[in-house]
Amino acid sequence: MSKQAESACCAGITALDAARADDLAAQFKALGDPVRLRLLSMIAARDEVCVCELTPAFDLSQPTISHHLKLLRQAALIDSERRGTWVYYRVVPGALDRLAAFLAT
Amino acid sequence: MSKQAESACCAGITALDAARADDLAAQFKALGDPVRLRLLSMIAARDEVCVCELTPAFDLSQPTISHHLKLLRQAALIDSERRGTWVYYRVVPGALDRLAAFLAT
DNA sequence: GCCCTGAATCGAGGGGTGTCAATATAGAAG
DNA sequence: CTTCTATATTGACACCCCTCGATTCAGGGC
Repeated sequence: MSKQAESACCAGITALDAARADDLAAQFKALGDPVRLRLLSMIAARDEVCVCELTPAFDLSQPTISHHLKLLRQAALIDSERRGTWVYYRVVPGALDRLAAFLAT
Repeated sequence: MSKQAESACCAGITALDAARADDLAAQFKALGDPVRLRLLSMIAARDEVCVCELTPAFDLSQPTISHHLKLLRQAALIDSERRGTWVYYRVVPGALDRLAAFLAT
């Protein structure tokens, strides 16, 4: 949607509009780190996981884990809930399936 | 697999080993950019796409598009073949399905 | 109230990333 | 061989990201 380019030859190729690409890319970007992938995997393995179980599973500082969880949360991949002293994380329902559906196209 | 952490409570949570996480994260990282996502989408929409069709579809310089294609290639998501003056790109068979399968777990 | 623990935020440092203009390379055509 | 076109590479710049130590915030228990 920019230049003189879409001259018949590639009119139909633009399968993904820029807005949706921004949206999806932001979520894939959140998955683009080994630590976050493992965190997500650990959370997805259960209904709910306490941060106190996630943090000691890595050789990283507590603030670093908290930072990665924040990025996953901002990407709308996980959600958190505080209960007393502890905070529990869970996967946002359907979030991963939406990405999987895009890749399977 | 690091600390004193896996004390019964979270022994089974480590669903993803570090090596495989590195592998998958590298591919998701390549998807974590709107331009690359659109490039991949355009390539996946056909069996084969010439660079000369991809470059003019963006408001970006030719070297920038070439750079993004290189990153997608290094992530083993796409493959290229030169035929005469032109270079054609195609999606590596099964690459996207592998990622989709992980997300659908 | 005070302290203790779990988790988030702040600020800084080192490395990585997206973009460009300029240049180099590959192949075809004259 | 020379020239032209299509891609790739290089070098530079601004910006972003991962990590840490230090600090702050939230709740529970004394």
